[in-house]
Amino acid sequence: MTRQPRTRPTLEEVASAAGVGRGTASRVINGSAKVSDRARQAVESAIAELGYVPNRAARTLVTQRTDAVALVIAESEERVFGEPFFAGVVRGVGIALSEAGLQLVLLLAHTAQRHGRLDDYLTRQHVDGALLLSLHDDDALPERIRERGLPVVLGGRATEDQQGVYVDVDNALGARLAVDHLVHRGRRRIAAIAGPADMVVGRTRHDGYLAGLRAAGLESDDALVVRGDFSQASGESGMRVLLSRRPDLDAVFCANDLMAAGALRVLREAGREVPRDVSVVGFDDAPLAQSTHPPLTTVHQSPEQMGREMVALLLENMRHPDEPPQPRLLETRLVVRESS
Amino acid sequence: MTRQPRTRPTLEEVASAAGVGRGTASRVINGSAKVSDRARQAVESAIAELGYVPNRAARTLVTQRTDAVALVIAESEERVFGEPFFAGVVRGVGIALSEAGLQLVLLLAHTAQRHGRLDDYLTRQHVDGALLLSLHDDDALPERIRERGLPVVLGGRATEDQQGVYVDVDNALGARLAVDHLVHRGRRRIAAIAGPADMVVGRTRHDGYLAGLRAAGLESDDALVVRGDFSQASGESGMRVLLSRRPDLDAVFCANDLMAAGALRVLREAGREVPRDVSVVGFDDAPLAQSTHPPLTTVHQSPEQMGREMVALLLENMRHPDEPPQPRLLETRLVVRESS
DNA sequence: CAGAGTGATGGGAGCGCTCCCATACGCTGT
DNA sequence: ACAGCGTATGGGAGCGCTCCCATCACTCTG
Repeated sequence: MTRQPRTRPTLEEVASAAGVGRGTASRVINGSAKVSDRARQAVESAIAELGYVPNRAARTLVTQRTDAVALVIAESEERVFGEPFFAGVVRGVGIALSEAGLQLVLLLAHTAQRHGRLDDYLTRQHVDGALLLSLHDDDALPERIRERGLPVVLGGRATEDQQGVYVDVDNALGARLAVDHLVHRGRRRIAAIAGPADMVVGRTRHDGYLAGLRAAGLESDDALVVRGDFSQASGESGMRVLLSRRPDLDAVFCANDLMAAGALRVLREAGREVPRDVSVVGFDDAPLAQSTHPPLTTVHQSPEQMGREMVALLLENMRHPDEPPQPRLLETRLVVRESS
Repeated sequence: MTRQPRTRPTLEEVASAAGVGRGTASRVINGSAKVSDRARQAVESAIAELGYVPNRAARTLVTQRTDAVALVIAESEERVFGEPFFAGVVRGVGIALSEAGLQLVLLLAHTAQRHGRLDDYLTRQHVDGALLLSLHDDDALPERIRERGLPVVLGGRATEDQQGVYVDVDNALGARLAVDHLVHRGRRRIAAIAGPADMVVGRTRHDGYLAGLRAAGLESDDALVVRGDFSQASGESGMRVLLSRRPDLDAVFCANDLMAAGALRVLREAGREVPRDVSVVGFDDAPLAQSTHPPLTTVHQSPEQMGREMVALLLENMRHPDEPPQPRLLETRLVVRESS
């Protein structure tokens, strides 16, 4: 191990050490073009010997590429770091990018002020593309970024009629699976603790629930539906409301696992046995679904896969900027545990 | 708003639009040196008009600075995203860096493979400095990075006799505060659910506990001490062990809030009333400390402040590479709620 | 009024790389 | 043996910026 010299070797030095020209050395490093075996080997051993590492700034300056991609999560640190979903996506994105030799830059931007900086950052030719996660209905960010000519892929649609490139979970179908399962279990009075009406996930999962009822020939009943905000507390209070309105309910579909956990707790307190008296199904297959009492039947989605797919679409879009790739809807599947 | 031209304006263009030379324009942008008011204003309005943004790659190429700093968290995505502590640090770091005009690059590196990439990344002149968080005892990463001449600041010491620049919470003193408080409340048989013995936080908090007992003239008793792994489950099982060994205990100091939450739960199940029969104190002042039953008395630390301090030390170290700044120990304070 | 200083200014040099063109080299075919 | 072609090769140009030096226009002093 030679001590690193204070100044890193340059391409020029590598080339002369290998007895070739700068051009040839560059060709070897970039793998491309025709280079004789002799030259290639000479350059490669010179690189190894000198411990040469290309200067990224110099390369970026001429190629106009940065080999970095931003993952923007439009939430506060608290939410991002509290939600296992994000962990999965980040991991998926991280893995896929590193396979492609790209660098991940993670940006959290919730406040408006940060949003400004963000715009700036994304424009300043720091990244070759952007992945956006958890946008809110009214967010014009993707539009602005796209205008500046930067490829963008969204994770989760911001609106139903989303244009642009996105990856989303097939929430409607997932919810449908859950309801079908409950019907199959012989349940007839299937309640729902839905998500917020101003979020697409909330709406599409609810649509799936309604579709499931319809398919089974069951009537939907407003008394059987409450809305929560995806928090455990809202699941608890929602469940209490449902029990008071319709004590005869025999199943509950919850738009996420956290609310389902709350529902389970209230049901237990109310003396209803799960699943004997009431079946409960959640959505997400979050880690906590395995540690509820009883373990929760839930619709599985894979945030990690979402991350990977987002990267795949982004890469495609970066390669062919003119023909943006088709959006992807990810499959879900039902994981049956003991709550149904 | 003029439509962005396909190619961004260069300094040269700004200069000629302002009727000055390239050098003067550069001086204005970098705020430095003597520039006449007339020139400054001309350049500034040209910048505004053309929507000029400096090309970072070009600047980096010549200055050898990147204006970016890496925050390396040596944990899996799951742990990072499950621990509110990290959220706080990330926020603190983010705020402090953005105030300094530096870019934050967040790197998660737990696997060895990723570690290799990381080395590579940090060496490749991508960042001007590195902040390392949550290192494990045997990690040689800081050493390797420092060797390559990159300023490094650690968050939390990896070993007691840590050399180098670090910011840490004064865990020993914090634990001491907790025990003093319990003593003050008249408690005499003060148990401890300690953290893992192979982590510095675990050890130093335990040292503080022992020091507190000593100061109060109480004997330490191994039967009053169990070790957990900072998880809620380990707090529960630890509490059960303690109750079986020493049913007469009248207080428990837990090395973090999560274990304290577990202890509270077990105590309730065992019919002990908190704080009448047993006082409980945690450590961290995590959000959950406010929602336990009863709300948890705990030692407050500020991850956000830790993040800020880390940045401050790094900046100092970057400015004066020869005289590394003194490590910082952050204060803690006791937050008294209803569990004691 | 000349000489010395002071401060703003313009622009050359060069950071390390990729791109590309001109060149040299090695073949083949006649 | 030589034209003709294809292919590996060397190196100039230039990416956009900062650094620095020479220059110029003034002002101040003796």
